[in-house]
Amino acid sequence: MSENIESNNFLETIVEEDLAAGRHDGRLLTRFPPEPNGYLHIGHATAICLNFGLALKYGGKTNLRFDDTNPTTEETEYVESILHDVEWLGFKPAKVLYASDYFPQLYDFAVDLIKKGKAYVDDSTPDEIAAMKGTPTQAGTNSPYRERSVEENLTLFEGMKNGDFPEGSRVLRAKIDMASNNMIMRDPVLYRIKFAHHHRTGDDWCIYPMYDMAHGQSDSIEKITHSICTLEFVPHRELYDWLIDQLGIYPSKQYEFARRNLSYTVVSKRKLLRLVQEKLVNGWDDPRMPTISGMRRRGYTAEAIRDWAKRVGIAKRENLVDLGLLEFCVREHLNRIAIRVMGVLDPLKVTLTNFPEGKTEWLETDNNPEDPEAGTRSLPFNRTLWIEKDDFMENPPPKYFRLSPGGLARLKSAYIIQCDEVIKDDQGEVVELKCSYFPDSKSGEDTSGLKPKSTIHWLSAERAIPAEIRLYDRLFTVEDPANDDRDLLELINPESLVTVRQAMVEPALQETKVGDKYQFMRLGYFTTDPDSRPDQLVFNRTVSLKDNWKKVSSAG
RNA sequence: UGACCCAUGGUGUAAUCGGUAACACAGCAGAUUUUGGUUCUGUCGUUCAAGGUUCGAGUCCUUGUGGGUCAACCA
Repeated sequence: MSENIESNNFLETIVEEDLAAGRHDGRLLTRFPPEPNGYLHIGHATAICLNFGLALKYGGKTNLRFDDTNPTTEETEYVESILHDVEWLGFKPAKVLYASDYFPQLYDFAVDLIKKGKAYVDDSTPDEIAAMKGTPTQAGTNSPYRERSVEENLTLFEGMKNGDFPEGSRVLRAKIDMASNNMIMRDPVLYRIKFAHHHRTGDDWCIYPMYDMAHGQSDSIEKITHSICTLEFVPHRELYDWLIDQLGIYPSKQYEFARRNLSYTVVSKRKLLRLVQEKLVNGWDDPRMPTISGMRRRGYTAEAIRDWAKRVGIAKRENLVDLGLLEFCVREHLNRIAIRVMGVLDPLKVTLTNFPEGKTEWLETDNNPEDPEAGTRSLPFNRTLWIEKDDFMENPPPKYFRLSPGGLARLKSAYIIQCDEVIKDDQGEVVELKCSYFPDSKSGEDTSGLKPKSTIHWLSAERAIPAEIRLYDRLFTVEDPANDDRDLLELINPESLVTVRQAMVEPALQETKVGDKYQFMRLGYFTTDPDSRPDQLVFNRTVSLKDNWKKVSSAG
């Protein structure tokens, strides 16, 4: 056992107490209950990590249950993507279940409530029901249908099931208390009529249970011990417990946590949909999207996302987590696993005047200095090279370490060069550097005694291959776009995607596969995009490297 | 003019029975470095307010203040 004291979050404390007290027969069974009506996003990821993580920590299990009780919004396509995303995140559900499988049992539960005088069929219109609800500060009023007999309710409810009544004409409501301080308890609707095709049950049903009549009951049927949901369900807990109590079924318990908000992003389905529909991004898996598929395409790893969820922790207060922490987790993981390669975003030609024309020298370099197991590979070195335009300045400020006229720089894993001459075009743009290299300064066997202040990346101009590189940055310019009065459109970061079409990369990258992880040295972490083809490589910047120079130079 | 939930460094989260307020990220300073990356060292900075209980309060009590949630035949 390690001796670092891992502190518990409030849910872990509850679980430990329940386990110690022998509640639920010492079992722990959680569930992740997505509605299959959209793509999973970072918020779902935290809920997944929470539910599966809790079970993993205490020897319990987790069910994946699709909360598919609203046929008009749900589709099989979403089921598939959710299944894939959960698996990708690294979790295996004990069982994959569907609330719709419980429709017969849920119907029986409703009949039971009617028989107990705890539910009634209401013929009021939606508007009338809303009006009778009252307001948070004003009690509601009883429906004129509230005192129907059990027999009449039974007959009407069966008629609802049989399709005898038009959609929206009647609902089944719980008979609780129209004066309750908790609006949820003012005779909530339990069942509604919908002549809609369900993605799994087809046309078997024309009545569907509402969330409150389905969720807790599904938990109970599965004998879920800890049903964990977000804060907005706190007022529902009273109804959750009431229904389980009235029905006399397994006492699952609901606990609520504050969902984690990420700075510079939105997760509301409406806003995400708008980004896609108005083509502000290129689809649900655009690397700027906070969807799991987007983050995957961006190059974030499941391990980094899980690490992030763990570091952020869980509590019950409102929060806005700094995107920087997620980026830290991504960098930390990628630093361990990413192969170091060289790529040049903005090539500047360098000619080594004292290197033989037509000669290629092969130089060894580490694939990953953080991981000796990663091995080495060879880089071709020639008379003409590409370096990054940013790595040369004609009139450098004092703290600039890179190449300048007459100055030295080390080419990573190669030789030290000196800039002898600057060639410009008619506009005065620097287009080429004439340099000399020091043959006795080869990496690993340097006897030159020279001490250049910096090491820069480079490519053989003869062997480098072209590539498209997509530089991604945060999608929004403000920390909390969800709570900004301005239109979403005004908050979009115009530089959230900068496409570099004329980049060059080293020849080894010809063999790259979609999803491979790289560190382009001194530039950032990159991954191969699904759009990539052998004759047109495409790389996405996952996240840049920390950049101290940017700080120093902009500070002036 | 209701009920419920919440309040700890810049951010997020701990402090188990009431017993020295800490961890991570960010920031700052330095060391190392063939990536201005990584790594290492140091450092800055925290209990919403007022009362009360107590030898002792982030923790318990009271009253405020501030933020959030609730009036879908959505989940």
